[in-house]
Amino acid sequence: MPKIVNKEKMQEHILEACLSAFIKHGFANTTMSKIAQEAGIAKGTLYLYFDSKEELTHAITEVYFEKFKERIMVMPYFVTLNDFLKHIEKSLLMSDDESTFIPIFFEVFGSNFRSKPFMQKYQSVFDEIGSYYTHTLQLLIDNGAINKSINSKVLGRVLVSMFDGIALHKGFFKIDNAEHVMMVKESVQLFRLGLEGE
Amino acid sequence: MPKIVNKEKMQEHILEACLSAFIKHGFANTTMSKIAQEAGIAKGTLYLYFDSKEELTHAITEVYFEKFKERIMVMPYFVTLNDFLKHIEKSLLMSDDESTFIPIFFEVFGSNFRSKPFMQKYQSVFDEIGSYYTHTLQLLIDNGAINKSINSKVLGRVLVSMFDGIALHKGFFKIDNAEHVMMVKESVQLFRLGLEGE
Amino acid sequence: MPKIVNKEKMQEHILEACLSAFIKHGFANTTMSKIAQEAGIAKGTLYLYFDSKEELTHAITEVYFEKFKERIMVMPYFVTLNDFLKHIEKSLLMSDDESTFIPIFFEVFGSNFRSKPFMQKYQSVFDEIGSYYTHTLQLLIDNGAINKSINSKVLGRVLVSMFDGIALHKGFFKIDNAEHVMMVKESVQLFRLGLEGE
Amino acid sequence: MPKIVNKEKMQEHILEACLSAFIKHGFANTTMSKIAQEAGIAKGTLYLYFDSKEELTHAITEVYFEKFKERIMVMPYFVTLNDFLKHIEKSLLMSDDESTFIPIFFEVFGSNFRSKPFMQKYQSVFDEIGSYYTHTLQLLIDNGAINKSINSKVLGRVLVSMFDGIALHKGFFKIDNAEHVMMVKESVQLFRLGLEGE
DNA sequence: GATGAATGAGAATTCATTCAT
DNA sequence: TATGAATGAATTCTCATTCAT
Repeated sequence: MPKIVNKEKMQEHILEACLSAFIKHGFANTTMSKIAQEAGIAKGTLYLYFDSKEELTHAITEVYFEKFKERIMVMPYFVTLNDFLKHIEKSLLMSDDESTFIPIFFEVFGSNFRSKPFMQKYQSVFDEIGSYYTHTLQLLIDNGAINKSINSKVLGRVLVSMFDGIALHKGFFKIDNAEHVMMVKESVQLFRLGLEGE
Repeated sequence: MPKIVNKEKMQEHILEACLSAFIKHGFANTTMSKIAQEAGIAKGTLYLYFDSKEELTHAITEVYFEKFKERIMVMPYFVTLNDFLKHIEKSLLMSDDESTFIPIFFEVFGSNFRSKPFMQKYQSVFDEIGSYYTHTLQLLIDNGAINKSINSKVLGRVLVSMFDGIALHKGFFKIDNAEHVMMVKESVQLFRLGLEGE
Repeated sequence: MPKIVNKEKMQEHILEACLSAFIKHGFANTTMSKIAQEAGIAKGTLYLYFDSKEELTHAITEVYFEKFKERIMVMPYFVTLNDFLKHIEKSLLMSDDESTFIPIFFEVFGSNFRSKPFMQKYQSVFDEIGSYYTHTLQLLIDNGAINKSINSKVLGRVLVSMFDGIALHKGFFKIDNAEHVMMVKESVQLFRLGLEGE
Repeated sequence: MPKIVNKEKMQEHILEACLSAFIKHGFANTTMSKIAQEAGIAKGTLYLYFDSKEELTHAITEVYFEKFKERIMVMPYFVTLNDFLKHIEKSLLMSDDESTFIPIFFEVFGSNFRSKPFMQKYQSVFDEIGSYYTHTLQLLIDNGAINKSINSKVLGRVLVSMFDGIALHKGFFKIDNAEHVMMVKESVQLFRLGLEGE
């Protein structure tokens, strides 16, 4: 029962507990009671820091995506194909642990997919990442590292989707690490050839 | 003589209604009452055709994936890269209507991801499709259409994941058709170069 | 699916099926469907022969008690203590099979005990048996076989209650036959001494 | 600081309300809603104190039998026949009020008679009481107060059954107090003679 | 008469949220 | 500020009864 007076600290603490609870029980099976228990506080206290379960859910998703963006959108932009591909490889090589979150977030996503503001918000996250890839691709085109016929704007968004698909299948189907590593390497090789191509 | 009812027809009718209800309200917000209402029958009647909400959900997922498999795993195997890529393009070019289902199925998936039998079943669907791609890739390698250094076994499974990612983003983020078409074309072009590569 | 045209025959057939169903599943777990199934007829057909589940229940209880009365109230009245006690012994020595019914009937009784007509009816059954015992006791008093100080009217009703208690415990607690036989013999011996007494 | 609640007090309060509801509506017709209403609390509150209807039912039965045992198995053991018979008489002379419970408990019993643990538990209650009577009878035999030919072990269990039968009929058939008193006195007289006998 | 599909009221149970302490 | 007991709307599922065929 931590006596964290600082409101933000307490919110963070709750969000961590909430995530743990989601991972333990799944989103649909996680009640406010379980979250409170996990956080070592009373149910009522939860409501002092988050107005509703929905708000809590949104907050947790936000944290997740913030970290996600930080991880992907590293700066400065990569200027060689090799560095870019290495970055992609690293991004995709999530541990079993990290991939545990994935089904959770899809459960949360599924439950909220009719909420316009929610979806728009996360659409924008992926759009931003898409733009990041687009920018990098364009740099690589400009410096002659990759195929000039590439439509960087479109392909940037495509890459996000594809990578998400790979991460998704790892998380959902608990693809073991050995296979996942091979899949990532094969993807990267495909991209290398596809980008260099011609 | 009792009312003559075609049990299969009724089950299909209910499954359609169920799908409509899921689309209207989302999976988590769809109650058995709403499904019954959508089907124009009484709540109790639902239970004459499906033993539980779970069974109904599994049935609907099964139908979905059956159609999905039929659509993807067309026979005989493609023997030119062009034909294969055309098939992929066609598979990915789902209408707005078709893509509506996607978030639903991810919500269902998310809710069931702790259920081993459920996940194993659908893992196997994707594995089958992966094998289908693998077989096709191997044929293309064997007849010299594509790069010999490709690991067809691994890449087959990779392709499923990537395509799923693209479909997923279309469905979740309601990417409009014009953009989606461009994304698909760009993906196919990337694959073409990547596969032919070197 | 017996084609019994005779209404009474059909009712009997249904009552037997109903009893079997009660024994198989217990009263509270026996639905009209199960009864119909057990009888090899359709649910709707049941309602052609009995207006409601309640009526069916009452009918079955009635049959049970009719047999019960027949078994207890044998004529002519016993005129020696020995014969009377032998009769009591025989009445109490129910088989395991017969005693299976007992918890069922108590479940039915419990469920109907607020229904005045129901209870009055079965009160009268026990009262009749009480009177039968009373009459026998009075005969035995009159011919000097038993203690003159006995109040035959009261004791007759007491005996019914006591015997019912013994039967009840056998049925509910599945007292095995060996012990039950000893219990019955001991009861009879107690009665013999109590009745002869002084 | 949360509302201060004495959990045991509340459980007792609920059990009382539950009993009242059972008496008002019968066991099968008593819903959790009705119990809550009777207790003056919300349906959900019930579940804070008892996990399920089954648990509540078991608890209420347990309380009943605990009181029952306390009432019957008084210590020290009686050492004269007179005292023992007086105790039996007192045990049997239940008020109309007390006997109201009886049909309820038989309804509960009937509904649970397929549940092995339930029946075993309550069988053991009656067995304990049987042993108590057995012990008393043996003391009386040993000090020459009653007939040496009595099998105290068997008769002890018989007495429980018989007394239960008398109580049962009083409760089920609402035998009025005047008659019940006469029945009890006549039973006691029968036992006196039967036990002293010869 | 016979059928059994359809009905819908009603049951037990859960859980986000409130609020007295 | 913190608590957790209380709430009651909402959910899934059952089953006696009805009625079109």
